[in-house]
Amino acid sequence: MATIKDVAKLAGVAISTVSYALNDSTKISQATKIKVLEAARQLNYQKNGFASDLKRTKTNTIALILSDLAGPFYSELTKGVQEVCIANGYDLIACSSQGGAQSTAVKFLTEKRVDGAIILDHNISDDIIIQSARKGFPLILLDRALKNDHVVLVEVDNFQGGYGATEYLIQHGHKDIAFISGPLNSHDSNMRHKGYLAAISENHLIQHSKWYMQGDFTRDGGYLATKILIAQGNLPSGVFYANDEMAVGGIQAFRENKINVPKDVSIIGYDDIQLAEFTTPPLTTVRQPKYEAGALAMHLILQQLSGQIVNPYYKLSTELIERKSVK
Amino acid sequence: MATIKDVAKLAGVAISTVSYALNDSTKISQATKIKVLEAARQLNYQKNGFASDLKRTKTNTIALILSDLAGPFYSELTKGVQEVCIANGYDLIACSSQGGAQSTAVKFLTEKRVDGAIILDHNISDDIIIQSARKGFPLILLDRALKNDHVVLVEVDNFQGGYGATEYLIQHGHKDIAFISGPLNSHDSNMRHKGYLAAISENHLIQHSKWYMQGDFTRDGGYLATKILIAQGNLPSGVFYANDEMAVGGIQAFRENKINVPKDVSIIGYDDIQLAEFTTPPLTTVRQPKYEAGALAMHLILQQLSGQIVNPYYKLSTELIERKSVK
DNA sequence: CTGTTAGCGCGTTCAC
DNA sequence: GTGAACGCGCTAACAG
Repeated sequence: MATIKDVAKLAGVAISTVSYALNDSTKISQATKIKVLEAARQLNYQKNGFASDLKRTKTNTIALILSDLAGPFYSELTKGVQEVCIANGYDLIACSSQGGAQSTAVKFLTEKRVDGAIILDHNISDDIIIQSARKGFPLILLDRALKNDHVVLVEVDNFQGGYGATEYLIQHGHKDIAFISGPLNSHDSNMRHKGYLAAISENHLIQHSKWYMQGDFTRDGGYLATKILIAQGNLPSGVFYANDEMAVGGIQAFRENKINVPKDVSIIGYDDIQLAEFTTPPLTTVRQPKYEAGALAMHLILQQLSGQIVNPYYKLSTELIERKSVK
Repeated sequence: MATIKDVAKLAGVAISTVSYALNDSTKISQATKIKVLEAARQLNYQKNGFASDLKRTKTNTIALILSDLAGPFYSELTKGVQEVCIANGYDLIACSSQGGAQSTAVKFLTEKRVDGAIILDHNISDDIIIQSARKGFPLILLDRALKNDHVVLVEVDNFQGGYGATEYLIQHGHKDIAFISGPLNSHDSNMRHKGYLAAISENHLIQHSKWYMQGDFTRDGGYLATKILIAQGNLPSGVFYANDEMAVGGIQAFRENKINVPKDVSIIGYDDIQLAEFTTPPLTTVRQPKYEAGALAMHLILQQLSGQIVNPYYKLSTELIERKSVK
């Protein structure tokens, strides 16, 4: 593979001249430029990006770290990040934490391979984050609580979202409301649950333990939890699923048991995934401002890269999307 | 930011000793190792990944290049790529071509920033690909035709898919079948169309030009094309949409015009997106083996990286998913 | 067996 | 337009 050296030799000029010519510097005469470009083309020269990054000590790229590249869930968020990123001339790469401590994500965080990172990923341990956080390396954490001087938190107000969803059910006359949680270690799910509990208690309703089911944010998990709920007998009149995927599974479980949604039981989800609009009945849910979160995160990185000080904490509000799954 | 030099100074040893210690070489005594590690920890030392990549002239990472990181469409494919990648100890990063010639994707392709790449992205021009293709740099092109010695093609058989979909409609008694295409420059859409035409002509049906509509692979495009189809009067009895997104838009258009699917008109899509199962009626469609394509692509890269010669061309078959949108 | 010196890899940039 | 230092870590060869 040809290097800048080969090009210089072929063009009969110094290495630095080639570098200037390729970067279109004004220091170089038109004639030399052409000569160099021609030599580069002949040799099919391609520069080594690392070498220049190394020299410049900046990469001009931002990493977006997700639990799983394959998840369609992050689409909106990614869009927000991506648009701001491109508009500002930065490169964006997405990588996943699949693979544990050897994962690509960790490598990018700890090895100075990017200028900044946005993390929405609970597989990345606090330790790794703390270890990576440093001055001059903007690190934005989405939906996660962690106190560190070099880290900025952007959170969607899951408490408010959970509270709002529950309140909505209560306003529609529901008194017995079940909650299907996400994984136990999910900060998001826990906050939604707290919001739920707050709404329950402020309205002087009682929280039966049998109306708390643990799910795992998957469709199957929601299906299973709902089956158990049904098997317990004595249905609640409303169910709040900590995310839409589980609600979709729940709808299926109810249908299989000839329980009509929303006539027999009202349900509400969380996330407003694309599917929510198409379930039968269409799912009432809580929309998270994902695009906004992504765009905000990226803006915060850019601001920090340009030397500004930003607040360490941002909270975004959710919005209730009324459809047909609540009576 | 601390470099290896600082660590050496603090630990009171040579730079190379630090390097050996950090890479856990046997050349170094346990005591020195501990001393070095301790110094590294104190300084919060983090190595510069580029510097080592530069030296090793390999990055151990593979790029997956997509038109748009935000598209949920590629989820399955990504999964296939990702799993194989991780299982083999390679890193995977995803990047998008948004941003044209300055895009991250182009940068990764041309600047030796990765050891190999998988491209499913028609925004990347043939020129760029040809320019990037080189010996020792495995480049897999998905759903794209391009003849080049250093490039491997993996294609889903869109002709067969289009043929099969049309044949299916014909077998169900449909004679007047419309085709809603994707963007004109889409290789996929064109091949599906060719399959459609072949099925039509082999069954001695006639192809009316008014039953060819141009769409753009979006839901809105499908909606619009369908509205026009309806406005023309004299509906076809079957419609083959070149992708599911458009079919979803089509269903909506039919519903708004009180045309019942599948009673009044049968429709069939292409892709088997997650949504297809949830439309009303559930959409009959052609499933592409996306996971398999991704896994295959990644395998081909690994094989090439280990020095094997692989075939330059692979074709995967589609599968028809019967649901309820065809009578 | 431990640790050091020296040079590499490749492009950038400053002083001349 | 050029020479040479530089950025940072890796590693072969060599000295202690």
